[in-house]
Amino acid sequence: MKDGPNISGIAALIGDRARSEILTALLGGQALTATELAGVADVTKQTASVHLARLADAQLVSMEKQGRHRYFRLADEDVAQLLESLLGVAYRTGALRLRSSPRDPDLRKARVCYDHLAGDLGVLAFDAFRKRRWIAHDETGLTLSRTGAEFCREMGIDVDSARKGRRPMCRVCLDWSARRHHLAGQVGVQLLERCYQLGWAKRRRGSRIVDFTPRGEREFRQLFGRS
Amino acid sequence: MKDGPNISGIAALIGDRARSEILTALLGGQALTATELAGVADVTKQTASVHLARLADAQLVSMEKQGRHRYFRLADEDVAQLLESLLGVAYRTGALRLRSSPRDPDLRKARVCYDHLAGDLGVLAFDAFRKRRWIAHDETGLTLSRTGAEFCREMGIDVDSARKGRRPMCRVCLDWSARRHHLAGQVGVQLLERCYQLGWAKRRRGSRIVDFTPRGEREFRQLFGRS
DNA sequence: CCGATGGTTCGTCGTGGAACGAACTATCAT
DNA sequence: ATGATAGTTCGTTCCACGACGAACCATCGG
Repeated sequence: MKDGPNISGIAALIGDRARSEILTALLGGQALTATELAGVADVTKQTASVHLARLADAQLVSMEKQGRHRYFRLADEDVAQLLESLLGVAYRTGALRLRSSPRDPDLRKARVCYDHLAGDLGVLAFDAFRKRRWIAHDETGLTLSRTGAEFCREMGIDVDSARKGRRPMCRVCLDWSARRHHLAGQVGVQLLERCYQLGWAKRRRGSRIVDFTPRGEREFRQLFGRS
Repeated sequence: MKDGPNISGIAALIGDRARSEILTALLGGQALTATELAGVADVTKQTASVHLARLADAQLVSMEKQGRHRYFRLADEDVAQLLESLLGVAYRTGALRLRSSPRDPDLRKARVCYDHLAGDLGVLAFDAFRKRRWIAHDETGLTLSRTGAEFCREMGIDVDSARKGRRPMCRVCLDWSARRHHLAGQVGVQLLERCYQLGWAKRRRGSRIVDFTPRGEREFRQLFGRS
């Protein structure tokens, strides 16, 4: 017993209402300032400042100074996955918010998961990638197959420059609402980016929800839907 | 903002030293009694009892009465994955125990992850499964390929009865020490089971460590090692 | 029936830590 | 320079919650 790393510290850090609001907000992927985060957590600036210092100290978030602003974001994708994992368990065990938001259905349909697409539509796309063998295994994990790369190019994704990054091309991410996997990694990021560029979808202000236009959703479903 | 389930409750539950010890102990996969868990958490029976009640209430653990004993285990694999996820982040951010155990290397080499094999050897096996195309995708997720099923039969795993269960055959699980995936799901469980049966390995008492015999490790590496 | 052991409930105590007001530093605009 | 805004530090208050002792119920072995 008493083997391995000590998880209670990290969990306790997340286990505070204000800090969990902050982290959940940062799951949206954008960097936010200390004051903005104080707003979402509904605490004063001083309090938020202390919380953020502790989160940064534990390397759950990273901070970037920009003039008199301090921008915070999640430290990396592992932290995002941990939070999604927590969301999943919380969702299943019924630990919903007291006044569960009417936006919940929209959230389950399509939302940002750190920097890629999650929700029903994200799962739909991932299933298509899998079924059509657009993702393959290599020695280091998942990657794009040749036909997958072809598809991405047709979508207008710059595959070659994406390959250059240190980040893996494909990665799976467990979807808390659908309890299925969706696509993360470079390809996941770029795919969402293209949806924005094509005018298919837009981030809803101050939320993780991704609103698809009727036309955008039709095209998306046609692209990835079961044939 | 304020979208989705509320994670702070669950996280706070895990974020207590005693409760995190309890949960980590249950990651070993075996059901343990309340008194045993009080022992590993180093608290009195009363205290453990309240903790366990709260964990059960939140559906993180499940309880089974057996005579005057109460056996506790993790509620399901999702909870186990959440804990592994936490272990991973805690490990990377250096939140190691104050007196880090000398058994750590053994733990990283081979350990039980809920009910399947993790650690370097677990990753080694998974890589082999992947490289030799013993796992394939189907519409619901990962599954055994035909050659994979063949291999399993040679290993002495009863593939057909394993398929009958509700549980998926193959599932990936992120390994916190190796930061790679290893094999979970029915096949993962059965594989570990066979290692025990073949006398290749044994659980170390009161720990998650799996001790391979020299011969067992040699055979295992020969089976899955890079050729 | 008995004692012994496993587990829970209750009441009390003590402490860690979250919150805020106030005062402070740093950067911007003019 | 001045004020305005972003963020931090300090001191104080306050309460939630974890811990234990004691007393209780439940089940075993005889």
